[in-house]
Amino acid sequence: MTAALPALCAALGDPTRWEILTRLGEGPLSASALARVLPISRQAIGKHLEVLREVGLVESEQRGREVVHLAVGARLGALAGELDRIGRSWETRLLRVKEAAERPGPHPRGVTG
Amino acid sequence: MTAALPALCAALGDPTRWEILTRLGEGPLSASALARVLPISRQAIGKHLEVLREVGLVESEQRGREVVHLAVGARLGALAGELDRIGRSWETRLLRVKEAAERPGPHPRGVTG
DNA sequence: CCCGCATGCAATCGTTGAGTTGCAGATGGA
DNA sequence: TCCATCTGCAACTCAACGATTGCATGCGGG
Repeated sequence: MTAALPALCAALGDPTRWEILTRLGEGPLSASALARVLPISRQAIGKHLEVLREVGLVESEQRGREVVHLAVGARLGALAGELDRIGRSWETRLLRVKEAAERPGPHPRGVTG
Repeated sequence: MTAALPALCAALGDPTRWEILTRLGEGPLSASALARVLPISRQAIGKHLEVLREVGLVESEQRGREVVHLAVGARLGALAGELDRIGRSWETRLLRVKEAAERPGPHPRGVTG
């Protein structure tokens, strides 16, 4: 789950997929229905949906003849939690650095050499 | 800021950039220092750093002869907040759908046709 | 002063990814 | 039954991206 961070972000890195996700966040839609609204072909949308489904951001359900797709908020929430945790750890490290910089003491000049 | 969501996620969508960010989260490093640790060339790292700097995930500082880079946790935290908000909105919509599905009433059969 | 190291820019290469078209199968409704 | 529509798979094009090499520059230290 944690290891899938780059894949999850990559899936969210495409503007068209955000467009799709936004529509699927308002309500369940089929690939054909999305193709009627978006300026790209149904096949292209199908590929995007496959990417989104593989990372768990979209779930699909057979509904009669057609397949409707749905945006999954839980996965996005989990991602948000991970990113927040990581961001906080970076900030903590920043605090340590600032603290060391402002504390009087020997200059770290040439430490790496 | 909100409009830069796909760009921000795209920057986080590459495993190598996560590798770089992880190192820069532990402490400030120069491009050459990163190149000594990572299995790719300094130039490749430079390009990644440029991408990360453009979306605000990394800040750079001239330190004598070299330029050290630093991971910025605040930007990641802001992104996390956005994603969490969006995810929650999707879940809310889901609740509405379930509610409607479990409430007795006229079948929505053929509504879209 | 001169050497070494760190940086920046440019050209190139292979791969991945987004998007398209075409076609065949399956299914629901008139 | 017949038709319209929705789906899935395959092949193809084109641009973007990750990564490389090569070269020129600039600054610090011995």
